[in-house]
Amino acid sequence: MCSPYDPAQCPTVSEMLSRLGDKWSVLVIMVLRKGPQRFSDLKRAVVGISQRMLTLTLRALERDGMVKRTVYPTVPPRVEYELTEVGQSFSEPIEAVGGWVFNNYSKIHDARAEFDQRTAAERGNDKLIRIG
Amino acid sequence: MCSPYDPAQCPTVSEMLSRLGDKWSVLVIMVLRKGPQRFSDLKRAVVGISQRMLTLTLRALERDGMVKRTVYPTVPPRVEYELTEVGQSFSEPIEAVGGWVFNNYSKIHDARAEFDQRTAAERGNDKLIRIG
DNA sequence: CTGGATCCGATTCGATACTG
DNA sequence: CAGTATCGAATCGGATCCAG
Repeated sequence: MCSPYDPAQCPTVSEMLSRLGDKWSVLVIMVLRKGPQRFSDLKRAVVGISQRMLTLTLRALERDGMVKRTVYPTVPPRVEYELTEVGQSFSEPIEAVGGWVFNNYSKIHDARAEFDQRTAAERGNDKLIRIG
Repeated sequence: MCSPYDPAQCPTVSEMLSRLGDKWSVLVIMVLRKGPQRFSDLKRAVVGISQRMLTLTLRALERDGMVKRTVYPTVPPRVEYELTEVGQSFSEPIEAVGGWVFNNYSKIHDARAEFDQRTAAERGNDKLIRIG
């Protein structure tokens, strides 16, 4: 445990934060908030994820104790994933982040457009200077 | 704007969430919550970040309108980074995530240890079966 | 249906050297 | 001090094929 509270100074915390930012974990967790889901359901719900990445993401979340994997020995096999208690708990702050982005991404979009415009103009000036 | 609220279905929201998980953004934001910081301060505060990654991360955050960059034309140069209003706002849910991890990472650590133990045992059994 | 295994290009990232 | 430029190693990640 690092003390005082300073995530950027605490290797373990920073490592975990970075792992959670592996592009898919957050999305998978948010989908699992709706309830237990089968593998193929998740694949459909998380747009753009490949089978490989879904498998790897679920394994990592399972390893971290966020997700419980249940295999029903039927044929064809049926596997369900659900958030554990810890995963539920963690999903709440995650949901808050997702909600913020959802409510504010037009601001981000605008900021990007302006930034790109500005930097493009600067590059343009550079070019004029270089050529002239 | 995607509707209903379903980040995993909304390309823009999911893209932003994934970008925020680029390993360093969250940590930089949390450090900047303490107030304006110079480049070298940030480099020192975010343990393990390389100069290159700090530069890239700050550029991305600036582009997203999360961070304001101020250059003081002194010599040697002095550049300060601070959260914008939007960045401040965003940093609040981020802080919640960081706080959760900080308070719960022993659980994650334990879950990992158990998972690794279990899978190691399974691999061991597999090996026994294969050899025998 | 639920993955594991492999190939292989794309991307990331750290290290290093250099600049105003 | 605060970057930029470049390069090679490592990792990521999609596509594909195969199996229980």
